[in-house]
Amino acid sequence: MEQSQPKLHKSRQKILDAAVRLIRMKGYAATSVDDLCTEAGLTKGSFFHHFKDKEALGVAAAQHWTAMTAPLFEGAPYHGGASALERVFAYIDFRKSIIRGELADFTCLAGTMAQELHTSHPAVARASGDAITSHAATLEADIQAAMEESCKTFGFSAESLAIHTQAVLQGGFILAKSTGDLDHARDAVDHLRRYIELLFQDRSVAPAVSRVQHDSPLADNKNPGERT
Amino acid sequence: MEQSQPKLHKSRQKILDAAVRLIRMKGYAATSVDDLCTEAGLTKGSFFHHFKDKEALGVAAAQHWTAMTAPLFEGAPYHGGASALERVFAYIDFRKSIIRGELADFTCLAGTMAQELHTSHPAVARASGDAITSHAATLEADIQAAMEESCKTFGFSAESLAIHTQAVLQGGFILAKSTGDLDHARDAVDHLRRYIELLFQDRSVAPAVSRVQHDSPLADNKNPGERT
DNA sequence: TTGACAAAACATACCGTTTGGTATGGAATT
DNA sequence: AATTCCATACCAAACGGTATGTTTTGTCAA
Repeated sequence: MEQSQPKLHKSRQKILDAAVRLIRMKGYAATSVDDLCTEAGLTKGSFFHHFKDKEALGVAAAQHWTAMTAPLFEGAPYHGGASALERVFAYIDFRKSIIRGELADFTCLAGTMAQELHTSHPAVARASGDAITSHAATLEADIQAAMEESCKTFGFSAESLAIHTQAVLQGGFILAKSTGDLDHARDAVDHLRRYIELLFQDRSVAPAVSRVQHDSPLADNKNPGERT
Repeated sequence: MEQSQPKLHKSRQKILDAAVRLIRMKGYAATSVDDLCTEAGLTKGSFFHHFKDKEALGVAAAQHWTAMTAPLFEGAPYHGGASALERVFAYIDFRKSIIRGELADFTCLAGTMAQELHTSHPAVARASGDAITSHAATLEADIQAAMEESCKTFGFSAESLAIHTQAVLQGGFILAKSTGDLDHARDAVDHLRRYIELLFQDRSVAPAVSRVQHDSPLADNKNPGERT
């Protein structure tokens, strides 16, 4: 019942993939079990064989979400930064670079489900929260290291800033969804980047002169070739 | 076009109030028309007398949301700031101060509906986007004034920063909903405040090179380089 | 042969919507 | 002023569709 991952049968996997796609696009309630089965090329009999009910699918989808995004970010080409701070910026630039195309292709399943289901299906919301938190945790080490490297004192923890990056992304997604303008999400990421630049800027030494240039991968914004 | 606002019948108002309360709490799909009628003390007949269908209620609820939040913020005690920047900070502090109690009491109806309905009910999402945008616009004047008072150059517009405040708030709400921890929303506001503090006290954002003499507006798109 | 899985039809409940009807109040008519 | 008329506001009940979840039967592989 709880140990869902030991065997990842193909059908179950297909249902989960369908769930990620459709729920990201239409939301949880608007995605019917029939929709999922059609998308997965299966029938309801098999759906309810693999999942006790729709809520269980929601929980499993949140877990599947972390399972499928973790490799995406681990394999992303932003871990090559020399300093920890550069890796943090590379993460942010990467997050910005993938904001394009369809909303469902870059928005966050966990944020979507948490918002919609936090009252009606707390279990799904909790699983979604875990997904967000665990993803933020992958950033925390670099942020922590960057804070130590900078020899400054900060009024917040590395965890807090890591989580904040996710908050800004989630907020950007909502703006993009509500206006249809992807630039709103990109702007949010830009502000986030600027915030972190300012946080780590050494005010005693010459400000902004040398470092703005060397660590600005944004220069490639003209042709976003950062992601395959 | 819309004869909705001239007469605000008591029943219609009660349905809208019920909608704001219930949708903020449970989401749009999880709030049935029956729920709304029970909450408002009416029957479905009367509901569909006032609203063509449930989607029309969603649109009206978004508009009602702006109508009921505008006075809240206009009447809030944060407009007394001497400088424009102080008024911006007062707004942020106010936003943080109301994060308490039940989630449904401080989260944003517009963000909730936009996220859930951007695909299935675009009209509702658009109305929600308008609500967010128009609220952000009430900040824009103060931000604009603060930017001018500061005699600095910024790599973004006042509008962009105003909208960003809403993005951070929306993101904070999602984190609070997904974890159940209101402090996550408060932390997001803290980071936002710190960002604005840094923006207005550090002289680092502008490239500081030689774009001082010819202040052609075209030049300002050079340094941030965002906005693909 | 057994047991995991798939397909299809089925059962039930609920949801949005419609229909038909009632009460009220003001305008129009007398 | 009294009566008729009608639009508005509201209510009660039922309808049609659809969603979730079940059951039944079939299949394939170990």
